[in-house]
Amino acid sequence: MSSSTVRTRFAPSPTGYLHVGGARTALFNWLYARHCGGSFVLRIEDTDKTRNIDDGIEAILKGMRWLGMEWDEGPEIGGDRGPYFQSQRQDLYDKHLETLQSKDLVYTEENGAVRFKSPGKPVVVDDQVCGRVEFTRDEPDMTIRRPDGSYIFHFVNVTDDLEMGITHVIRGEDHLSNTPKHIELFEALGEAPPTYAHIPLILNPDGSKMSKRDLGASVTDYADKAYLPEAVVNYLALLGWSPKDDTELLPLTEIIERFDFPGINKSNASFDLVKLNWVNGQRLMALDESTYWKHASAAVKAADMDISEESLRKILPLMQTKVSIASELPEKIAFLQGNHCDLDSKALEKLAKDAQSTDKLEALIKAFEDTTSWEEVTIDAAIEAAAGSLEQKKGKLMFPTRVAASGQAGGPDLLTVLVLLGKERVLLRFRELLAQLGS
RNA sequence: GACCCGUUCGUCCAGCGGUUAGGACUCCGCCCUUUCACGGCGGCAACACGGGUUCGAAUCCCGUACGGGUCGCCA
Repeated sequence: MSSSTVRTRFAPSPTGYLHVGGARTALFNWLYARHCGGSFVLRIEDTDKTRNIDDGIEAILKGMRWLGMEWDEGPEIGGDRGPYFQSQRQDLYDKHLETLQSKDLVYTEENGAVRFKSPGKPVVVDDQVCGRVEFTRDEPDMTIRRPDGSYIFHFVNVTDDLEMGITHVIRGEDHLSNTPKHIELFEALGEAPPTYAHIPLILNPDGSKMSKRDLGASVTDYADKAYLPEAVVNYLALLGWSPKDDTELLPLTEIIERFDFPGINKSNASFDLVKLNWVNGQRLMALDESTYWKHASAAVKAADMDISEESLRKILPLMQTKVSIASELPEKIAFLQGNHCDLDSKALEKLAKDAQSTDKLEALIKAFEDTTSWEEVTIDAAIEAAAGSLEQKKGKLMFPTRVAASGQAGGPDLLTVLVLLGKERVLLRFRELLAQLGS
């Protein structure tokens, strides 16, 4: 069994932050390894020193860990097929180059660059996603080593996959056309190539290829914006893979259990932030009380707000079904701070359209002034009384009350809000709104 | 330009010869709710085009168009 154990890898180059395309590729490799009970290897392809950035490696490791994709072998973990940085594997590359030299399969140019002699025969790629694809080989011989002695991607990639015992190469479809080269190299080295699976690419909403600089491209951004990693993973898994029934919200264990090549489709997909937000909202709602509190309070603390712990304990739980990302929280509960609150322009507009708005606000003010205590029941009774004095249904007063108290058209339970605000602040805000409507 | 891959609602997926072409997001309506959400119900909306094959094609074949990719001493 050990000889057939699945080994997959993710091999990013540290040229920027981990982006969603790379994360999705990593995820598919990780999922497949976990699905099969195999190993997932992380290898850093840092052969091009000019393109590496200082904290590129750190950003990748951090992003991977945030998403929950722990690697079995690789940086900071080790393993017996290391080192896991290409910059430290020069000896291995030299060794394999010697193999090719001994077989007379390479030649050196005047400037010292080394090229591989392509057999020139058609190569068939039997891809797990794309099916059988045949390529004729009439391209120029590929360079595998630069004049300065450093090696080129195709060669190191193949050498490493071979040395690391990678059994399944799952990568972006942009590599499909490179695969014949890789297969030629494997064969030249006397080894059988791994199984390939080329997965569709992730595109921008406008159909262009998503790259590092595009909106929503950096995994770090999602971490910073307090997305739930499991939601991002869930969404990413669904981009190009389907469990085939109509399930969309899947726990990670189920994704692992059901993930397999037949479920991967062939066409590119555009990244839809709105749907990611929905997935996040669904998972946020599904969180148990204490886990939700952890995320919600962290998001609020990060915003450095002037709201008491006691108030947060009351208001935050009410917000669980009202935001899709925890980072939306600070803005939504900002009205609890200070005496005044900003008025949402649309809410104000809607209020201004109702000719009775001022009457309603005046009646409410009077009813609130008459209250002897400020609790949910008494406030509720006051609103009821105001409604009665206007011969209106209580429901008709809720919107004006909400806008006056919070400045917003929607939000958490109104009575809770009014209690938290306190009678003084509520009356102050009602009078302010009344004055504004009058002008 | 050559070669390769792809093409089902605006978007993500289902469909793998016979379906009123299904689900999800978004948007709109209704219900629930004292309000706001959640939830429920309903609606709008798609098989790129042209030829075949077949009794029958979204499904198979061939072309065209469009999109993407590769052809680096980038990875």
